[in-house]
Amino acid sequence: MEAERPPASGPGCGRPPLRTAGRDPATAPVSVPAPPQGPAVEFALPQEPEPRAADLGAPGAGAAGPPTPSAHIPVPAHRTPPGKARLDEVMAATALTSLSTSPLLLGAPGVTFSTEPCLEPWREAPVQPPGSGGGWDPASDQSSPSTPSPPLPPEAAHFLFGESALRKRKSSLQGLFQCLWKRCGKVLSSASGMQRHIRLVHLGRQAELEQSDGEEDFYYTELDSGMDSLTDGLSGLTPGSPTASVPPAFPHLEPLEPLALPSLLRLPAMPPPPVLSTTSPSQGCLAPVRLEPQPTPVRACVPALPAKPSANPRKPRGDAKKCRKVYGMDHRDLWCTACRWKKACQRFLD
DNA sequence: TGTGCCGGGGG
DNA sequence: CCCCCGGCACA
Repeated sequence: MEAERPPASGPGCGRPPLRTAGRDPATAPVSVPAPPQGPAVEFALPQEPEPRAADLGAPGAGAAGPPTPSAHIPVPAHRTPPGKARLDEVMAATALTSLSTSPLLLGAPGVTFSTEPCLEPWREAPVQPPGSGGGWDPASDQSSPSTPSPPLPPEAAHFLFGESALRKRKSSLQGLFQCLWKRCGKVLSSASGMQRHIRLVHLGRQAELEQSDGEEDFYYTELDSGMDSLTDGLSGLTPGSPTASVPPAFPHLEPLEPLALPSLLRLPAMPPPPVLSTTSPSQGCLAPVRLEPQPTPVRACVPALPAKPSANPRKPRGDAKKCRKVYGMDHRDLWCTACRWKKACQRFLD
């Protein structure tokens, strides 16, 4: 700790990193230390929707964000770009396979954080000698050496998608399956039948009858076992509908889609605090695990956000550690801007 | 008493 | 806009 703030050949300006005048925005977060460190702090959290634009603009532009290569399928209406979903699932499947094979295979960087405190790898960083300039951890996460990890981190959320999708497929031995496509709602008794239905009718495929990439999974749900998750969410919104027949949910599918996005975006926001390791190492782990967002579009219909009508306008107060707690008063320059301005923290949102 | 952050003010 | 802070509701 005391190694922090190396000789810093730079200007021997005020030693306390506290509010570094804040005049030059370029170096504001950098404070005095090494140059690579500064940006690392902010960059370490790519998921964090720094510009609120991402927060609000996402729903609209989000879909158009990634230029889907083979985009031509009628799916675009949904928030999961076909191409991406496919890719992610493949990756997820791969990861899962390796996981199920050896749950202790923490070595895998990409998957690491989905198990255990996961912070281990992060905190390693401080080991870096002062020579490298960085005294503090923030820089570490970016340069984490032993991580040949593929571009996964942010995609973490999609992992779960793949997982639940797989799960579903597995358990899809009994019960009914309902198509979640906008105005379809078709119910079949076999998963394979449903997949075929979706593939043919909605996805417009046919040639690849055998190799189902699993994308169909996103568009149908199992009524029997999947019901719990369905009603679970629906109950929150539709207290009136007793049978809670799924169909009524479809019409809303479209209008609500955008709402679903934000809630999804928030997921990746949880694991971001890699730096957090410094303080509470035994927390981060639950984030990735308990997310388990249902891949089914229906889930999206139950953002539970609009459900809250009144109550006090004031937020119940997040229990997540905010910048202040994490970095401490004397690292104010490491706080997210919002925190510095005494606004709602946008780095560790809850 | 410490913390998160709304509402408002100055530049 | 950006930056800051008084003050309140929580914990």
